[in-house]
Amino acid sequence: MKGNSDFFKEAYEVVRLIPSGRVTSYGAIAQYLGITGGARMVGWAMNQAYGKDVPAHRVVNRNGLLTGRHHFGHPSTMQQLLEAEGIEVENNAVKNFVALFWDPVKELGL
DNA sequence: TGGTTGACTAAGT
DNA sequence: CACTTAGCCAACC
Repeated sequence: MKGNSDFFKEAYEVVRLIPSGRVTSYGAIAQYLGITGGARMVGWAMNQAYGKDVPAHRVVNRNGLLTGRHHFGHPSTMQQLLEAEGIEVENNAVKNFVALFWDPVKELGL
């Protein structure tokens, strides 16, 4: 069996499930998928998610920083998308990140 | 086939 | 506080 990279597909599904006005981290998604420490793979998945129905702008790093903003066509696109959903962003970081954090493991249940 | 890279994270220097 | 090392694993050249 080739074992298709279901990881990518599941990552997209999880990101789609992120409620508007909420954010999550690469590590949280990785952990939900069962690859704790493989947060980089989530980032790679998001790279492929660009242009799809995946709100990758709701995924930030563990520090709440918009590390992937340069992959949205323009460095400010990600911030604008977040602000459009009611998320306050300053200095390339999500304000009140802890409160807005949406953990799939906790919300969806593991 | 194998080394490098990467939208990460944590810990060490 | 800035940089390095180390772990993680798939994609790329």
